[in-house]
Amino acid sequence: MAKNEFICDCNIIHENIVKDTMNRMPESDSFNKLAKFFKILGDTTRTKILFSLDQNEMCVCDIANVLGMSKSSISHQLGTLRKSGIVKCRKQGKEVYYMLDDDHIKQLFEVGLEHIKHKNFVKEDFDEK
Amino acid sequence: MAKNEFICDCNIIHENIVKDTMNRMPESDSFNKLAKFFKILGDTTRTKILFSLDQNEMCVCDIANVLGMSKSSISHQLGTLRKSGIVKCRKQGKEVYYMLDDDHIKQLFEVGLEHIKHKNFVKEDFDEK
DNA sequence: TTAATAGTTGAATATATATTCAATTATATT
DNA sequence: AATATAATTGAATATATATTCAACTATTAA
Repeated sequence: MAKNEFICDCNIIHENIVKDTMNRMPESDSFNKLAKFFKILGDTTRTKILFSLDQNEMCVCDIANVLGMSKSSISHQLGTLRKSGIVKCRKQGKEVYYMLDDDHIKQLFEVGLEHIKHKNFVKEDFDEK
Repeated sequence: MAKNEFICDCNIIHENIVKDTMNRMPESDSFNKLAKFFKILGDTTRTKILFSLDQNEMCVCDIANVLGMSKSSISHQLGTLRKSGIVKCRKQGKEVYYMLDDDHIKQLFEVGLEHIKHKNFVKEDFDEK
């Protein structure tokens, strides 16, 4: 295989590994969805909302008070979580009650927290800002 | 508890739930770290890199070719992944070989893909752009 | 020691997105 | 019907960040 078939300016050293890995790669769509899902979990406000809803179903006002944030902000985030199938809601009178709609959330939090526990020593400037 | 102790303009309906949840909330630092970790996984390029490294350790050039992206872009992302303790590397001659440095990645991918599988029906405009 | 190559890095740009604000909708109460 | 409340929504703003580009470092080979 000629050097120029590849995208970058390197002399390929591991042609077989590159080819095999390319063949095994799922279609981009899978990665897009997976990344989108993790991105949803990748926000402090949303992780707090999910932790809260793992304790009890709550109305928007409750969550806003637990987190000390505006109803509008919480509502926007709940919309995001709902559209991605992570929470669901039911309306009762004027209030809207939200609850978890994904069995995997607790599991993901546990694994995520395990990662943090094991990586708690400072990796260079990771914890700095 | 008076209405004004709470942050938002609602009349609190579930005072006990709000108080209990507040008491159970871990410190913000935990949520920051957890969200930061998930955010790292929440990018298509990085999920592709991690999938690739789950197959084989690879040098920067290999990964760039697998993904069809520039070395610079990949190197930036590898730096991000390394600082967050998700990948590690070893240098051999001119090349730098990267490999996974987190036992949880495969597990997280599996759970993430389960979520996607179950939520594959379109949730309103989630899949639109 | 000179040239070539693999990789890194900082700055710039373009894009995405979290929160705020103001306006609006839906429901309940008087 | 009129008012109050819970929640949603769209636009605006501010911030974060992915990729590109150009310059640079480290290592190998000539």
